[in-house]
Amino acid sequence: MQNDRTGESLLFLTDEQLRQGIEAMFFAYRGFTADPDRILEKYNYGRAHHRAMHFINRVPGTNVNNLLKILGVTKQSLNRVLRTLIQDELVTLKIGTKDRRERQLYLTDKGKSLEKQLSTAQSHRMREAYRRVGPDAVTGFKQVLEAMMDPKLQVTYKKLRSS
Amino acid sequence: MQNDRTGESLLFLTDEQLRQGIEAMFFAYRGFTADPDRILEKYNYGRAHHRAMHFINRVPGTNVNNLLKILGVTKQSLNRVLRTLIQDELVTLKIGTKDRRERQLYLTDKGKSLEKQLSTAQSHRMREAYRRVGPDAVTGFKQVLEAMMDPKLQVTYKKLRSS
DNA sequence: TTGGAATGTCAACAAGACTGACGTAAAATA
DNA sequence: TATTTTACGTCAGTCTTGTTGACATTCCAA
Repeated sequence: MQNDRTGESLLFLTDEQLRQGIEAMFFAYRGFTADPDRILEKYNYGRAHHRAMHFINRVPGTNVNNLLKILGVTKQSLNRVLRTLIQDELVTLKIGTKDRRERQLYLTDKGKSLEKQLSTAQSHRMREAYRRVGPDAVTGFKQVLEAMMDPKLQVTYKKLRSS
Repeated sequence: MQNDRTGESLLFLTDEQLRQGIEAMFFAYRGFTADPDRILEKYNYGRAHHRAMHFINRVPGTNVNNLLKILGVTKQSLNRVLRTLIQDELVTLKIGTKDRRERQLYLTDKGKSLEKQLSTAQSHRMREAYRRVGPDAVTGFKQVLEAMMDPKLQVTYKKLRSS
């Protein structure tokens, strides 16, 4: 309601600005997932499979517990996805060397190939967006996203960056 | 692989930069929905209810078809959500005056109250993120998100901005 | 007056999340 | 060494939210 123009620092924090940000996130996330979704459909996989493959590719040899923390789902939910990925030979397990209870997860060549296909499609849209808006906007984009994460996930995100 | 440093404009478009953006979107979206989700749970509603209420509040009197275009779901899916919202007296229908087949959707006072609660929670996190990173980053954030949308949704998004 | 558009509704189904319970193997610890 | 804890898998059941397909109603417009 009130448009408080007492200071520059408050000027952009109107309800309208916040609402726009909310709607931008909603519409952009649809675009963000649209391209991989189309590919996944052809193979009868879903977003859950994509996410698992993405992070197994990102952290090869990760154990199940670590992947669960990253994905934020239950082990039953992840297990269903992993089972099909292992059956279809996109993912392989290796018994942990130090701790033999652990399963280390890896993408097979077949898995790497599909993951590449998916990430290429997803990156393509992001690359185009980045190119159109320029480097400074991209910096801002990442800063806001990082600030919006739950603290624990922010730590996870940063760990992935530096690995 | 190749780190092409021939021009400033290409410097930031590495695979690593793109991957970071993808992961940032993934983790940030979790934060984005976390707070409203907690509130919705108490009322036994889901994200679908939130989205419907958000846009009915945003475009009071919208008809179902328009809402379907914004939300990008089937009428059957939306109908299920609308039915419960109407039963629970959070949303009311009004027969269209010009075209009596159309149902115009409005939030009741009760609906407005819950919507306010949800948007306050969601805005709070966004406000904090905005505050931490500053206005320039916010501008970049919105620019990238807008550039990532499907063209049709970009139009929808812009229409909402100017309404 | 008839075709098509807008809407609602029923049924069936699937993905993907959840909880709870239970089992097994291995590691850690008392 | 015996017990407890951890890591993982699995079975069963439930919920939300999405899907298709079929069909009825209402009613605008040609």
